[in-house]
Amino acid sequence: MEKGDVSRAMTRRNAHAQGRHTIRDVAARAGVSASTVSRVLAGDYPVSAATRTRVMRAVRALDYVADARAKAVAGAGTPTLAFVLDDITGPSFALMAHGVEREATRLGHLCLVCSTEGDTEQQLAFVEMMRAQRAAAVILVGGAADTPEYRDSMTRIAESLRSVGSRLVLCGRPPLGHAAPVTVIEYDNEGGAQAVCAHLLARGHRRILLLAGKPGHSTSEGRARGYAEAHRTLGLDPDPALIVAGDFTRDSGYRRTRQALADGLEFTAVFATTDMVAAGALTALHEAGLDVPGDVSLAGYDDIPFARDLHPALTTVHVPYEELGRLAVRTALGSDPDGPYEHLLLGTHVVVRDSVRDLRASAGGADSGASGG
Amino acid sequence: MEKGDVSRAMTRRNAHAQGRHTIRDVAARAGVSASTVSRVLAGDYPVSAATRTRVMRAVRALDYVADARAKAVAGAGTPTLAFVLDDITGPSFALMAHGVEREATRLGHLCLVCSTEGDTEQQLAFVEMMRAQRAAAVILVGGAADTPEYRDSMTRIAESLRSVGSRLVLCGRPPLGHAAPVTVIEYDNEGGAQAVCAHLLARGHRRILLLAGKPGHSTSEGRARGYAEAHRTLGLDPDPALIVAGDFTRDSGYRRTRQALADGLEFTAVFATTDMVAAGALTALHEAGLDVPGDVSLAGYDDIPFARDLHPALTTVHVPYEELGRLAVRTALGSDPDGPYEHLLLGTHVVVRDSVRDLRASAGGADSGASGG
DNA sequence: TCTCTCATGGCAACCGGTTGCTAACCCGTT
DNA sequence: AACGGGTTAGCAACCGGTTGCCATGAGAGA
Repeated sequence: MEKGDVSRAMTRRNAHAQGRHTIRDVAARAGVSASTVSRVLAGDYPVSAATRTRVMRAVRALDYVADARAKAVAGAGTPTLAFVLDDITGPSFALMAHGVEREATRLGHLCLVCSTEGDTEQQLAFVEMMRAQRAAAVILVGGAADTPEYRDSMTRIAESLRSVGSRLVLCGRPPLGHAAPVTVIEYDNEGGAQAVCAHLLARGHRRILLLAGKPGHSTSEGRARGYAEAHRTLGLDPDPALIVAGDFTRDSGYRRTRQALADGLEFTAVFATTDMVAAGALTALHEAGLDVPGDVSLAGYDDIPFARDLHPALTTVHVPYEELGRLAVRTALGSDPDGPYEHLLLGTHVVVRDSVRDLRASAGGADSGASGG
Repeated sequence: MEKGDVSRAMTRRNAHAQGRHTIRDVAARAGVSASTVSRVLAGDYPVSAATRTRVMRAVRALDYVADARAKAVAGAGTPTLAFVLDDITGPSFALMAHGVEREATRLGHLCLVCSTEGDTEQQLAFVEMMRAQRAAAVILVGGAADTPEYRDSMTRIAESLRSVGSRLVLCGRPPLGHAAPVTVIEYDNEGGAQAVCAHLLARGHRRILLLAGKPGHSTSEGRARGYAEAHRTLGLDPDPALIVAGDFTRDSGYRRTRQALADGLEFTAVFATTDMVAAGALTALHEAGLDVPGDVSLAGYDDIPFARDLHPALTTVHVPYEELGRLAVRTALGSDPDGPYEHLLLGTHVVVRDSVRDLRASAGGADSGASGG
């Protein structure tokens, strides 16, 4: 017992040497009890002016800040919210992260962030940590393969989160059906792709190279469906040889375009399912000595900030990523924790810039009035 | 008293209805005490196989996860670390964030993120929150005006953080002198700028437009010093008219370049102190019908991933941003909390791509073998 | 001057964990 | 059978806060 007391005393002494003050230190210095300090700081509860002054003086003297973790345990304290994405480096992810972060701090919440590098194990591990943190909401971001395993896994996650009072928000991911306790914020992948492909088709392009994403991946599939649907609407049937799968990376776009050129594939336009992919494609086209849009037209998807600084400025589909992030936290935090669970679908729209040529107008000339923005 | 008991009981009942189990619920279900459950989960401390099995069965049955906040209060638990930046949307910030996040999770730490939008108030507010969170380290990122107020404010922050056991890390920011309890991770702004400007000067450029950042801002100043120093080394004296201040944004680069052109300023090269600025400048040059590098050469700074997808691919200065982030957490967490406080200076290097023309070689021809990567 | 009332502050229980110490038990010895 | 040693599990204190309830004291009204 004595030894225990000594070591405890040491611990506290060290803590004090470090200046790590507790609410009781403040109380002692102000000559009041800890409860009074707590109440003064909380601001509710009536406290006489004199006491308040003494307490505040002590607080300032010790530069005291209440331990947020202890507050949380006691039931006070601001909730945290967590944001899990594949890679913060991707511009569209960064935009969403920004939206989430802004809205979270506007609402006075802290924001934990994790990137999983596409690793499902990692994702599970993070969700478990967030569950331990009792985060108010966990926002999972980015497309995924919509398989039965995916749905199972997500449903399990959703339920385990609900069991500790958190909510799961799926942002730009496949929904799970009506039963799961999940908030879903999506945008219209297919609609946007259809619109931009229609734009290409309307300008006379008939052979459009589709640089798709990974097969099975929801974002990729949605955009590919839009491509197909745009053709179908016009009674056209796209050549399967023009559809080439790959990653959503710049390098993948570069390599696939080079390959397509080397294979002698014929096309008048490229629809890159991501602006990053488009950037790679553009460089490959340039390197092959082709003019864009003179020789080949190009369209992207995402409208990342850089899209207009490519040369030519990229025609693409605008996705309200930042808004998506903001909405994710707003709906997660604002709505009834026991459901009904909302499902929002945000719209997208085509941003016309300079990378698509109108084949109908001039049969020969290259630069057909493409400039400005 | 009775009423209190009733309301408490209600609270607990609600918690249970939600499935929010505590360690005592697990203990009850396993027929052991809470301490035993704690020890089984901690893994240290000898526990008989039979007991362990019973406990684990109960844990799984209830899908129990210990509350991380309570653990933290009790002195166990993994520390958190915080990352404060201006805007996660900027590619270089995103890279650093990525490095920080990767290293943090590698070390098993959670990672809080806040963006301040350049607002000093916000920054202070965040630091205070982090102090309340008892974060292991707070990493402040991005250049700042190196004024006496800045140093005061940072020193105060550093000390207040130290008083609760956290550390302050300044990443790519002005250091504070030897006394402050601060870890500093910098990179060589001036050296990189000098190198890339020397590159331009060596290729015969004598009138280089400098698109600087905000006056007083450390990053901007450092890069501007490099520009001046490169000239001085060759016994040259840059024309002050060629130095134009602004923001580190794409739009600022665009506008300033347009303006310079409209003003009839003469230059054969542009040194944009940021790749974002370079992107804007490039678009402005293109719009003016100028060929890069045929008519005007262009160099940037940061080597953001997009730099090579500009057309022409941008010659720029590579900054090891991701490494910077990684190092920030490693040094913050790895070293003695009571000092000495480390100060690292990382090197940068020029990445030569296709946006700079050699004026010495061909007097007339435009495209002098610029291609490939 | 004596209540009555209300403002104010403290006690102690509680949040959900961890951990030092000790008691109980099981086992093999002598 | 008593003893000693090593396991194993529980009690209770503790981490740093919050909050329900009650005691105290001062001012007001009678």
